[in-house]
This record gives sequence, C-alpha cells and structure tokens, in this order.
Amino acid sequence: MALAKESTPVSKNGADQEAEYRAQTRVWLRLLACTTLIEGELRRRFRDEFDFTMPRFDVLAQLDREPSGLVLGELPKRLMVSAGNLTPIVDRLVADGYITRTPSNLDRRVQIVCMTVEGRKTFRRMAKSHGAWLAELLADFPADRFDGLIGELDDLKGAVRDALQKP
Amino acid sequence: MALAKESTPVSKNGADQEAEYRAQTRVWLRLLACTTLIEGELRRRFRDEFDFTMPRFDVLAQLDREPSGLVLGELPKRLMVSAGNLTPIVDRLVADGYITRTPSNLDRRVQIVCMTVEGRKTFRRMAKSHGAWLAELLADFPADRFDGLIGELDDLKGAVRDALQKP
DNA sequence: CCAAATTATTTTAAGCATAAAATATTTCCT
DNA sequence: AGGAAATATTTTATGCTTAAAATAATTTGG
Repeated sequence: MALAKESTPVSKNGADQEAEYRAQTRVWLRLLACTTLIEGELRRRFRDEFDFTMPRFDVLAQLDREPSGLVLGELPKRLMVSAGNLTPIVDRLVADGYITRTPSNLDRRVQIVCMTVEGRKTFRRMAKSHGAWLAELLADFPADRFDGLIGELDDLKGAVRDALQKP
Repeated sequence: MALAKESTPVSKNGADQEAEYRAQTRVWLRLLACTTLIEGELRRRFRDEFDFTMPRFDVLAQLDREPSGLVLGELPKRLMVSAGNLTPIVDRLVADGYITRTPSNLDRRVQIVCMTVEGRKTFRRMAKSHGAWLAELLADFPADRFDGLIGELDDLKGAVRDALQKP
C-alpha cells in the first residue's frame, strides 16, 4: 500500500507547506518583475514617441471596438480600475478631442463615451507602434512557447479569480 | 529537401508575423491581468490589516536581509523605481520608527538606511501574512505546475532584459 | 590647486490610483 | 404620490510614480 507521502495529502506537512510558500512567492515576484519591466518600457515609449500615457491608450483601446460608444460606467469594469480614477482621464481625452461624452436621454445619470474620427486615427497609429514595441521586447522569447505560457497565465488568472470569489 | 515553410525562416511571411504579434499581445495582456489582480488584492489587505502600503513593505523587505543596512542609493536599483520616488517613502518609514537614516562619515553625499528592532518585528509579522495571502490566492493553481511557470517567467524576463540591453 | 565632471539625493510638476464621501438621478415600494 | 434604496458619476484626501531640474559633495584632470 502507498505511503502517506506518496498519496495526495489532505493537509501538507511542514516542509511541503514551506516549499509551496516559496514557490508561490517566487511566481509572484517573477510575475511582478516581468510586468514592471515591460510596463516601464512601454510607458517610456508612449511618452517619448506620442506624449501619451498607457491609461489613456487603454481607454481608447476599449472604445476602438465599440463603434457606437460605451456607457461610461462600463470603462472602470473593463479596465479594472476605480470609477473616480477615470474621471480626469476621460476629461482630458474629451478636451483633446479624442472622445466625446454625451449624457443619455433615457437616464440623465448615464453618459455615453465615443471615439471621434480623430481619436480613431490617433489610436490606430499608436496601436501599430505598441504592437511593434511588444514584438521587439519579446523577440528573444521562443515563439513556440507563447501558447504554453498563455495557457499557464490563463489558468493562473482563473485560479486567482476563483480564490477571490470564495469569501 | 525541406520546403521553406518547414525550415526556420529568416524573415516571416505576413500571416506568421501577424499570428506572432497576436500571441505576443495576448501574453502581455494576461501578464498584466494576473499582476493587476494579485497586486490589487495584496494592496487592499495591506491597507485593511496593517494600514501599510506595498512600496513601504518592499523597502522593509530589502532591508530585512541586510543586518548592517544599505546605502540609500541601492534601494532604487533593487526595487526598480526612481530615486525621487523613494525619498518620501523613506521619510515616512523613518518618521514611523521602522528604519534609521544616517549620513556616512566617509562620503557626506551618501546615507545608510537600516531597519530598527521595531521595524524588523513589524516586518516579520506582515511578511507572514503576505505569504499566507499569496498561498490563499494561488491555492487553486496546481502545485506541480509552479516550477514550470517560474521557468517560463524567468526566461521571459531574461528575453526582455536582453531586448532592452540591445540599443 | 582648482575648475569641471561625476555622483548621491531631494525637489518639483504632472499624472495615475484608491477609498470614501458627496451629488444627482432613477427605481422601488407601499 | 412620495420617501427610501439603488445607481452613476464626481469630488476629496492621500499616496505612488516618473522625469527633469536643483542641490550638495566628491573626484578628476590639467
């Protein structure tokens, strides 16, 4: 018959638990390092090349897929940021002429945001560079391992989401 | 003889290129989503449980491994943040009694930061919770896939670093 | 020796981020 | 109808973050 250590233990012993803690911490630190590294470089290039920021780009990216615009309240959900955060960002995008913000006739609490022609043009130009920058930054990572990594990250995201759902 | 599409192409054709762009963008978006999700939850718990922030915790984490303290200028390098960023964070940690900041006698430009006994005590208490939170958030991800994911992320980080080195 | 370059750190200006409170509007309920 | 709860958005207070300029001390090179 199998020994306890060979079966799937219901509760782990001290050493196993410690080892798993270390592995989890290492995953987190590496995840953070990769993201920080890439994000910093993308932010720098957005700034230098387009005098633009990533949060502004992210808003435009959401609106680019919505020809008829979006209810303002949809943005914080999709971008996973707080609502108050978006107010000044949307303000400035409106002031710069990239998007419009029009109150709904049906519900005066609600506003509809929609990209302008100018906004779409600007976005597409930046999106092209964004893709190229990413390609440049990830060029040394073997192409045949992307799908595997994507799968792992999808599962990780799902696992974290589930864990957050529980309480 | 092998056809062109079966060999390793020097330059990719349009469709391959597009497909790789998409894979790269997907890796980036998932990386960002995982990090944002975990970081947000950790930040929230640091705030709720300890009235503390992650950047402050990160500084203490660096100093915890340095019994004799660190040259202040070492912190921005290790934490991958700008120097100016640390000034107010260090200021507050000093004011709160978690660390000390003493000018070097050899070079009056330089300062040495070092954790206090109180700081170490507080840090260890928080670090314990931090590990447990991470374990909770990652509990649903299969333990036997951590090492593989860590390897992929290490390689990704290396690839990005190399790409940043080039110009 | 001393002026110029370098190095360490802080300050400033602008923007992002959150949580919590405030405001305005609509819906729900009796 | 009319007050209470719910919803959408903004405001406020606080803190992180960067880039660039400023300050201060040291090192270097004639």
